[in-house]
Amino acid sequence: MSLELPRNIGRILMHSVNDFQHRLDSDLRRRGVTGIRARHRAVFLHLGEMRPCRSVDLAQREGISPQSMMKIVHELEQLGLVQRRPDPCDSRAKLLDFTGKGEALVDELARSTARVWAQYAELIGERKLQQTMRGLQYLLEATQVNQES
Amino acid sequence: MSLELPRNIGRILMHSVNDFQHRLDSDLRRRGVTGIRARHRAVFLHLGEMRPCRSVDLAQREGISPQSMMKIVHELEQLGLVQRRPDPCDSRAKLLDFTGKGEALVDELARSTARVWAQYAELIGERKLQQTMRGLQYLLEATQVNQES
DNA sequence: GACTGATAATCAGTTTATCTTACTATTTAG
DNA sequence: CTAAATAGTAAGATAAACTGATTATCAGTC
Repeated sequence: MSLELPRNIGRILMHSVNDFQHRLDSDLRRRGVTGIRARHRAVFLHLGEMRPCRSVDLAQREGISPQSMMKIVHELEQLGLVQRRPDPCDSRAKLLDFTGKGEALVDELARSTARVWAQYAELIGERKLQQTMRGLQYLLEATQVNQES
Repeated sequence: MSLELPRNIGRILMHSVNDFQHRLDSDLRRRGVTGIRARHRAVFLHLGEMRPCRSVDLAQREGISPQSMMKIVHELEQLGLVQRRPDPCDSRAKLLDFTGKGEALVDELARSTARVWAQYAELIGERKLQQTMRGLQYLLEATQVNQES
């Protein structure tokens, strides 16, 4: 059992994220939230922590190219979820922030995520779920520290 | 700290799988293994457990459409890693299996995965890594049992 | 034994997500 | 003040998935 774990780490990780996204999608669809995709959600979470910020900053945090991020941001703007205004400190830049509608969606996403968490907790127990996710978070922090150097 | 965990589960999962794939890619590239992408690797792992089997079976296991799987299998065939032969029991079907070159790559992938595992073990310790991955595996098994019903 | 519905492979077209390259405006450093 | 770096943007390429339609075959029913 323990010997097989290293061999399957890739599949375990990939299927975990797939299952989570599928559950979150289902929950949001049931609540009538449409037109928003997995990539938008990730950007939303980050913008919530960094706002107001520039497109490039978000791209760097997400680990994708500025051009890809711009496309996502543009879509979010067209959906009326995100606003852009000129940065007073740098006339090249534009600062991103939520609109009122965007903030409402952030709350909606948080509630959906909490419900998926609850589904998982029911399957394996709150304690085990927390332990597992904390382990992943710890691993992730460790990799990021090493990458920055 | 514990209150933030449910809110970030999506990001934690997504960045974990990204980091893993990136490390595996780097390791394989260093070993001179090219032309093979993340999706091929997942198919390889499954085929190793199910061979010989049909394209549809793989698609179902991976949770993707038969058409998508067919495309991947076709690529693997052109790379000389996978063979197809008619199924004697069903003339609609074709059975998939590794070629000798394919089997060699399976071993190469296993060694690369083991090295990434070792990197992670160095970052957070073998014990914690095992505990975390076992937790994810347990969660995944629980979700699959519930989906089959 | 012919008819009907399901299944396997395949073809064609589309969407999504990412990248690279290139260009303009602006800021910053020497 | 010029040169390099940076922010946003545009255009086009590639990869990975999807939906829908087509053909061949199978399996069950009348």
